[in-house]
Amino acid sequence: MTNTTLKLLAQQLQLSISTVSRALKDHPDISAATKEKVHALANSLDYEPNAYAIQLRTQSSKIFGVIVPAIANLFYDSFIAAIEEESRKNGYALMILQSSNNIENELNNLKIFRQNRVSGVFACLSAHTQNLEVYEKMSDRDIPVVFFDIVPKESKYTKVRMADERCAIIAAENIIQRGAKRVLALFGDPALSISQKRKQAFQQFMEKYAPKTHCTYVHTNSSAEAEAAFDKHLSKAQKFDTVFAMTDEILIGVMKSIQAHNIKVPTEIGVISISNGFIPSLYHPNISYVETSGFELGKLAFVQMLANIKGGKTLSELTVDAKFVEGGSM
Amino acid sequence: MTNTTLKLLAQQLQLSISTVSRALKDHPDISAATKEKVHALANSLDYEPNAYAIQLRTQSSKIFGVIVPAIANLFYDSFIAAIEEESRKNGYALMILQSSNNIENELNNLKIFRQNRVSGVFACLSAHTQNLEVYEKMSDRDIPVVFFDIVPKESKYTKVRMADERCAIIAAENIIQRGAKRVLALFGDPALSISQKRKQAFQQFMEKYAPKTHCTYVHTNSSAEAEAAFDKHLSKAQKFDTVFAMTDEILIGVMKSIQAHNIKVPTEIGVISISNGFIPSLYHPNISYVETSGFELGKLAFVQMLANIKGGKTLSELTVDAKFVEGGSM
DNA sequence: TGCATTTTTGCAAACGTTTGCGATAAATTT
DNA sequence: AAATTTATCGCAAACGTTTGCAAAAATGCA
Repeated sequence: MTNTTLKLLAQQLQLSISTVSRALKDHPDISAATKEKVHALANSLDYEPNAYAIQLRTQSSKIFGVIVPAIANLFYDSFIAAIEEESRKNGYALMILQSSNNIENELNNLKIFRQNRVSGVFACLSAHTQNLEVYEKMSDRDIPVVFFDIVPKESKYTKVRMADERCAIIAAENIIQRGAKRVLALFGDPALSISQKRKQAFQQFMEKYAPKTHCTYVHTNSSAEAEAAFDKHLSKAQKFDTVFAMTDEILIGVMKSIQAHNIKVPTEIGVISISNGFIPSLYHPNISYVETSGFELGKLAFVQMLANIKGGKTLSELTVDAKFVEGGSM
Repeated sequence: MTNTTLKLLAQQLQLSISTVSRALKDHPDISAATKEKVHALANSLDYEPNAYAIQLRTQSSKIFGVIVPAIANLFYDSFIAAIEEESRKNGYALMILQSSNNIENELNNLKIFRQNRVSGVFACLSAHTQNLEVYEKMSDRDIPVVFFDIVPKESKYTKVRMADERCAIIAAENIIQRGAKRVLALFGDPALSISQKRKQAFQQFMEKYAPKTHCTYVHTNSSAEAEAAFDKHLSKAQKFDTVFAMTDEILIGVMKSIQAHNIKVPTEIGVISISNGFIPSLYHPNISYVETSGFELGKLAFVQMLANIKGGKTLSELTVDAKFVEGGSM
């Protein structure tokens, strides 16, 4: 079955294509009577404008590109959910591609975005991306890029991210308030700036406001590593009374060990993490955490994107604030 | 900066647009020398074909649409990850929209897909969609639809789903093998066919092969409900020795109660669920589960889609088989 | 050298829109 | 009644490709 086009409508109505086109979008030049007729036929024939023809003509696509390391991820999927929601409200659709933390994929994805002339892209750098040339290329094409979560350092880019330092500090505050004497603080891949920032902020804060508290810092790259690290420290003579997990992944490892050894939370050990809240809610008692909402970040990113499109360039780094969510683990 | 087009290349090379076009795609009509020159200039000028012009001309878009109830979901995100991966390999990109289980959204999303002339759509029905007219409209437009997970009943549609009955039966088998005497079986929303199928298959199997085993069947609509239901049954005189959770959501509720009451798994109670494996791996011991992989389902769906596009119509219902994954909870 | 082939290239239409501008008809003014 | 304005509408070009067909150039062969 052939799609109905403006031409078809025009023929059937004995009108010109331009008149039909204008009638359909309520152009003042067209009489009410004609509009009526056009709309009627368009409806009955199920006319639907060809987005490609429109984009070709207008040079604007109403599609945003999104690059994430992985869709199957508790943080990114809520981020995506947020911008999807906002996009739909604003008449945009989303094209989502995952980099799998692979630079080659990242390049390919950007290429697809360029070829589809997306109106903008939301990008989360893959873990070890150093060369930002490709993103420059987007700018050359006047395609705005809003970086999120894992963002470049240069200030010339538009970026939104979690308030990483704040998160770590809020966690530290609560740890101090608990009166912790010995804490085990677990962080992620030391190569990632997010790990560095959180660790540094945490450590500085602790040293300044609770110099007597004994802190041990460990970097781990996976749940399993975190579990092993926690296990190892468990067997030592000096027990920890508090554990801090920088990410969900780490928390998961820690909790497995805690369950395995049937350690009581919060009496035998206090637990606090940084999370969007889903994982902490799986345990009993719920784990107390500092909230970093992918959803909120998505909303913010979208605002930035729109500003970028409407008002030309808005270079800035926005962060979404964090708040402490009380579980029962402290 | 203006995008480089075929026309631009043609002008600079003193060639016709058609020659440039053909040269770029290695058409045998073009001499090697010309191809060389064209490619060289195209590279240096960073030529990238305009996908919209191509689609307009060729009437094929290289984009698939995907509708899921929610992206932020452990099952769907792995499904999406799978088709994204396959799509990229095959030169397709994905346009992902979420219905939020809202029929109006579902309609709007399909409209966007039609307007963008997607090459096909992967659709998961929103929970209470009854009217499939919209999907008929896609077929009228020769846009193949592959339904997944929550699929229509009619046999005329192409669909892939989990082997729901098999899943339930495998779970039942293992419960019997464990020598369970009293089991609490928790299922989801009774209005969903997936709940019905699993419950029915489970019940039939139990009654046939373990008539003496006492089974209690409960339907719950959320984690919290599942937790409450489990709590309630805990307080009764007759204790259960095995609990079966139909979904991750339910398992989460059950496990919270189990942790809260410090019940030992598997000695005091056996736990088994249907899942893609992520949630079961969060606990110690790992929960034994029947695997329903969104990833596998995605792969299968993609194969179906490709067959549909290439070879015309392939009406059929394919299911991805389930297998038991041993944790330590039985 | 002349003719038939083969190789290489260009012309032009088409895909479905949008939009500036001009044309026509109707309404208003003088 | 003529002149001017206003309300409607159509023409045609443009967006960047692809592709059937014709044209031109190069080659082969007798």
